[in-house]
Amino acid sequence: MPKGQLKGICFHPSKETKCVTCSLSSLCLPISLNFEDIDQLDKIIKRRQPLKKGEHLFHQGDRFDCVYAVRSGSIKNYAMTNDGEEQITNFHLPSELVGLDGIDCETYPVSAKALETTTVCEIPFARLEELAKELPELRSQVLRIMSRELRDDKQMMMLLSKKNAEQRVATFLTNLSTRFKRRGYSPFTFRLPMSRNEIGNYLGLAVETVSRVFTRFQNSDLIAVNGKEVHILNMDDLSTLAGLPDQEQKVPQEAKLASEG
Amino acid sequence: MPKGQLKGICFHPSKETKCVTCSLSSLCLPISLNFEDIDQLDKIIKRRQPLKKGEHLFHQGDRFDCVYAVRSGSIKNYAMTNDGEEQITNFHLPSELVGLDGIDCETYPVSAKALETTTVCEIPFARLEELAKELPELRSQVLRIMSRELRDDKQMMMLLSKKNAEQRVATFLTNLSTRFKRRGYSPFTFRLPMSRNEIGNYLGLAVETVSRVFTRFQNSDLIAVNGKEVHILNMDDLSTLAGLPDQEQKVPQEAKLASEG
DNA sequence: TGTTAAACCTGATATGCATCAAAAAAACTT
DNA sequence: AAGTTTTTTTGATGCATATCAGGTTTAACA
Repeated sequence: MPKGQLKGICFHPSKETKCVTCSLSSLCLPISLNFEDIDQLDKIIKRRQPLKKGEHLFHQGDRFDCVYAVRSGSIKNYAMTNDGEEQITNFHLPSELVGLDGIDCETYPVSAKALETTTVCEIPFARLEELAKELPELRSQVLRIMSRELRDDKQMMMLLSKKNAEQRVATFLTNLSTRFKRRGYSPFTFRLPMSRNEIGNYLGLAVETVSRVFTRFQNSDLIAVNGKEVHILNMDDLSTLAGLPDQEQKVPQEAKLASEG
Repeated sequence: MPKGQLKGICFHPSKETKCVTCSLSSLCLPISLNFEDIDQLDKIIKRRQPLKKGEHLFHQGDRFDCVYAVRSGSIKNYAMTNDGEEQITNFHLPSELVGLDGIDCETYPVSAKALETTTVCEIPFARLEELAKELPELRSQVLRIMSRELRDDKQMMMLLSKKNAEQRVATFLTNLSTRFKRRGYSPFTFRLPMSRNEIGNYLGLAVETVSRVFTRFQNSDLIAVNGKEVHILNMDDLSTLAGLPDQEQKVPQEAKLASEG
């Protein structure tokens, strides 16, 4: 058993977590790797001290050298527009990779900031590429993850160019719900890690509009909101509003693995 | 010389083009590959019959098996929204790769259609992955291309969520201009391969709005338009309107190669 | 624990762009 | 070349959402 290979670092509980024992491994980079391969991946990963709310993982313009997997908490990506305004480009939940859009850059094209207390796994990109030489499965997993992000981005573009305020917020909520569910949390009851302001910024809406839509959804018994606590009361109608067909398609790599295994 | 290896297919002139002799190779997949490696890549690539305007390269839902490099002409990617409306997610010019967002799917998530007579290089993805085992440079080039597309998508998201109609059209025009320039065409005079309708669809605007902005730009001597022919008369002001800093950053892989070579 | 700041909500007003309508121009068709 | 369709342009109107302004609640922090 791989855990037997650990030597004398058990007095640092936060440091001893390994990919093999991580509950997120089936969603994260190690998908479809065997035990030995995961172990190799493990060796290049550093577990960093938790980030406190508001702390940066990296700043736009910092030298690119690592990608990060969120272990707990959440991260927002944002850039500064020419007129000094913040523009949020992504929210990242546990198991998701941060920093992939900097791969062909000298520097990170966006900043990454913790929305709450957050722990991440740091993956030096040069070493990941090294390791990918040996591990074809790791290689395709990186491609798959990036491809998925490309598809998510196109979905976001559709949201921004075709959907109205209610559809945007509904899409946002059902999307979060799906992601929480896949991570083992309730899809019906969760806490928003971001402010209304950040939701609006991300969805291309004014804060006031987000707030109003929340109220309207609450009045029509789609959801119950208390601050950042959200209960989804009528998932069907919310999904319909969001435009389900675009929303959450089958997760291909998981489906594939299941049918092939 | 690689060309000597050809056997009896010289009576199909369009088939004999190879990556080594292709003028686009410095922008396309072969970047940073040496001659022998390019030759290997070449062997897995099929040159297809030209597509006529309106013909499909693939349809949303078709089995994913190839990515394509545009050789001449142009391609649009589009998906159908839940209410049956078309949503254009991308335009592709020569040297650009089409289909990367299907890598982790069984099927293509969007359709690809020729905007004009268009030739493409067909790259079976399974064979590309095979070859990538041997060629680290090819591997990182695929990653770089995908990473760049991720960044472009984030830019598009910013455009859609923060820019007004004039800024969107200005961004669109300067972006096209830059891409034409890099391909050896004039950055100031070019022919739009897409209709006003398609521009509007892509930019999240009504056709009428696109038309009006074109007229306004013409009245303020930023551009001169005649149907699909565009002349950029005042690139500085147009770029300023577009929000230059976001617009076109340095091209990292080219800069890197130059400084390392 | 009290004080201050930040986040959130609600209403009133303004506006940029969509929509509707229709003419003009361009692009196909035969 | 004449007729037909499609694309583009222009004008008039309406609406969804931004913006402005105020009050309220929640969180931060000393």
